[in-house]
Amino acid sequence: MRSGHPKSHSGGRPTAYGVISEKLRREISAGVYPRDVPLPTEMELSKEHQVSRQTVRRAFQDLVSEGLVYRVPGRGTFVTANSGRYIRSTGTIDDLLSLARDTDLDILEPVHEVREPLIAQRLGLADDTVATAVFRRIHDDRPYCLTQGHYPPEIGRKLAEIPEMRTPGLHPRMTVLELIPRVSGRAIAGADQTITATAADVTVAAALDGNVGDPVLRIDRLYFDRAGMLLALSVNHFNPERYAYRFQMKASG
Amino acid sequence: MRSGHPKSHSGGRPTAYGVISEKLRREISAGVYPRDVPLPTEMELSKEHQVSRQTVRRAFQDLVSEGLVYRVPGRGTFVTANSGRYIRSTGTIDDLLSLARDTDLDILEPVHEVREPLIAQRLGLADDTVATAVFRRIHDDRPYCLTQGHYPPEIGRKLAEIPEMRTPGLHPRMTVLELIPRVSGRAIAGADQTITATAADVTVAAALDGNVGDPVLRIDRLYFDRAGMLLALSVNHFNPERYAYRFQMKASG
DNA sequence: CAGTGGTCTAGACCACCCC
DNA sequence: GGGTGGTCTAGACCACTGA
Repeated sequence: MRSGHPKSHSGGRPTAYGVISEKLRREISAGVYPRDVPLPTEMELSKEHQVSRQTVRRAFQDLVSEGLVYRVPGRGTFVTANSGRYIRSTGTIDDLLSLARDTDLDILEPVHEVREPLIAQRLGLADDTVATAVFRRIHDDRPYCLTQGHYPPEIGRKLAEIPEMRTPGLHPRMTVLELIPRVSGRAIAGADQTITATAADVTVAAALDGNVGDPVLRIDRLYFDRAGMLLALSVNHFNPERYAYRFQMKASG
Repeated sequence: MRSGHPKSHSGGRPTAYGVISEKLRREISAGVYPRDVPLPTEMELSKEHQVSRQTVRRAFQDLVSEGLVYRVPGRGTFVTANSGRYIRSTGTIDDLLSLARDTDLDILEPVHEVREPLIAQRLGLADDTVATAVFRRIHDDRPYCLTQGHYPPEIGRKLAEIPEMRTPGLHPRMTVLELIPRVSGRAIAGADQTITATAADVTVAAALDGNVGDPVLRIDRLYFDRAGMLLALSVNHFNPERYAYRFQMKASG
């Protein structure tokens, strides 16, 4: 579930503030701090962990940005209601991945190069050629999403070197999204999303066990790395009877 | 466009880090830092503004979390591609509001109380009674969104005291969302969203100039304050030919 | 090697809240 | 008035980058 929270990116020594925020996360989800019961103060944690107050503040920063707690000057730090009990999908790519890991990948068309000027343009490519793959995601033996994945040819060629990506058919617990960093050497930093509704065409209806004309949820995602380089464009069609997109929106950036 | 960025919540003295981050935002959007040209280092800004390095770091924190820049240890700080030229909708409630301010509100049903056990439950109310209003959003004289707004009775009664909310018909540049904090005394901290696609029923089709059975985008938003108290539930139906929901997703929380 | 950002310390002053 | 979180300082050490 949790990926690499104690800010110690797999291998590095854990940071002091990561240790503190992780301890507080555990206590929060264990229900140690009911409503109106403040968390320990900065001073208390500072003494308890033998660190400076600034380090404790750094730990609280993370908890606030995750929406787990809120802080009131003069009063204290409090757990956000429901944060202990319910799932908090904040709409990050990590969330997408952890959901996808419970599903299976059904490759309909392995990676191949095609000439698609419009797609190439959206990927910021000079040439018309893009690498494309078509696949479905399966949950409980039922397909709920049809995806066309488009990639820069450079990335596409490396994807094609992966045996599973050349093999049509079912690949349990596999996600293309986590292959991108592996083959490109670039970590995904975010994605621009465009969400709309359309009517299912023949292809979509067939792939998702629906009928032509049924409403489907369409989500386009344009992935980029931290420098803004475009890594992939995925066009997803969801069967709304089997999937709803849920996430949490914050008040401001 | 920008709301209250220089962390000086309307009236308070501007903070040092807010001044610095705001200056950098202006320079970034003016294109002062092309790709591969690093922003000033922490040391440079620290000397230039006569502040400590930690204060400069605090300024950079905001820019990073907004996705405007990324930082590489040992190399420097760089502008994210496209961040100067394109709109960055990060999917916050502030973004929702600034978009809605360019549209008009058409009230179909003023606030009134109804018994809706399911809605009341979603709002976490003990009683069955909720306050409800129905309205459309209009852009370029064309309705693109039909909304059922549901509120706790306490908030609904105060909403009903506002003259515009009692008057059916067109109210230019008005948003219900910004009334909520005014009448409830509670700032909206976030919302849980559920997005799906449905077929238009008679009501939705009539309100959005569509036909029965047309695909529509449905977005449910459950708003809460920082303490997790539920403030409103809005059920929105969008005409997909006139609206697509766009926002940016980050890699992790 | 000098320079970068990442972490951390041990102080300080302030506005605000609650008693 | 004592305690809270918000801001800020002036140092320090580290891992990592690039020339």
